[in-house]
Amino acid sequence: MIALDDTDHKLLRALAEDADQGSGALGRRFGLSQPATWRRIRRLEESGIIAGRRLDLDAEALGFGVTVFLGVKLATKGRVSLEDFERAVTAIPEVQTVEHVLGMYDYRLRIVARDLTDFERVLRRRIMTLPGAGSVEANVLLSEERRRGPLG
Amino acid sequence: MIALDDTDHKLLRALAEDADQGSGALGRRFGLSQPATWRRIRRLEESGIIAGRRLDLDAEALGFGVTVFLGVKLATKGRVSLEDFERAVTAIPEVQTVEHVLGMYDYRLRIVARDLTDFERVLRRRIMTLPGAGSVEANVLLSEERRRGPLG
DNA sequence: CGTGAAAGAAAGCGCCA
DNA sequence: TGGCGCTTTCTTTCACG
Repeated sequence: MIALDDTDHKLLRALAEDADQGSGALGRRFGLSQPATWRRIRRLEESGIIAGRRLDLDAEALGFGVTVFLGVKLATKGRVSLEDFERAVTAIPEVQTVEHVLGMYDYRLRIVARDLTDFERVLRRRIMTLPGAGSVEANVLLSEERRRGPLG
Repeated sequence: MIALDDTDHKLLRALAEDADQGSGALGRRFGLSQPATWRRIRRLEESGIIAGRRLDLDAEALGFGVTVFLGVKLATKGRVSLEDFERAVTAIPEVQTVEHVLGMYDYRLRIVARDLTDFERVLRRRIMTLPGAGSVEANVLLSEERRRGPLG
């Protein structure tokens, strides 16, 4: 693990909100020159702390008005069934994230659909037919706020 | 809503995996010139489909080895209590995302902590004391795979 | 949509306080 | 570490076919 000082945390927090900022403009806000800022960011990337940059897509603008979280409990657990389930669930295009968790459920899925009718189709034809899928519990997303982690 | 052709979807999928690619290198992969690619991306940004770019941070590399999902059921529901809860929960630094959902829970929280001991501290001193928080259910993250949505 | 070209910003170097 | 200056490369943004 690498040692981060206060300035690194400030840069991380600023970049977490908007990764489009250039190192020049970014550094100016904290009294750093462009090369110095760039060196710090590069160090954060090389150390793996910054794993990459991802698009922030607006699902609604793409026509996917419904986001549902599914908690899935497997009927039969074992290494083989875990791998089978993961392989099958990853192949469903509507599934955005697959989280293997410990607790009341075995997996938590984030799923997008055009509307609730479309979601029912996904649920009945894709999810319920998954190998090993037992009970399923759904939560429909109303609103979401993403925040920076405790990176300071 | 804007009309997207096949090429737009290809660009979105490629950018969703790695938003660091420049329009030059990106366009070459699909037989587009650099200005043409740049024009398309700009159109996607202006239409709001691309809402921005975010850092992909490695929580483990930052010393946060534990990620927990909490399903929270409010004891008293009402517009006032919802706003009180949201304001209070947003102020907790360990809380990364706050999702207002419909279903078995009222809110789903994504929380990071240094280890399970640290998580217990957050749970007891931060979460359980939230205004209106009723029952709470936790799932510890084992592994996670993020995928591109059904953007094609 | 493409090419070509020009302006600007960023990446990536060395050197010094 | 940080800052400065430099060169190379990429992106941005024209005009035009």
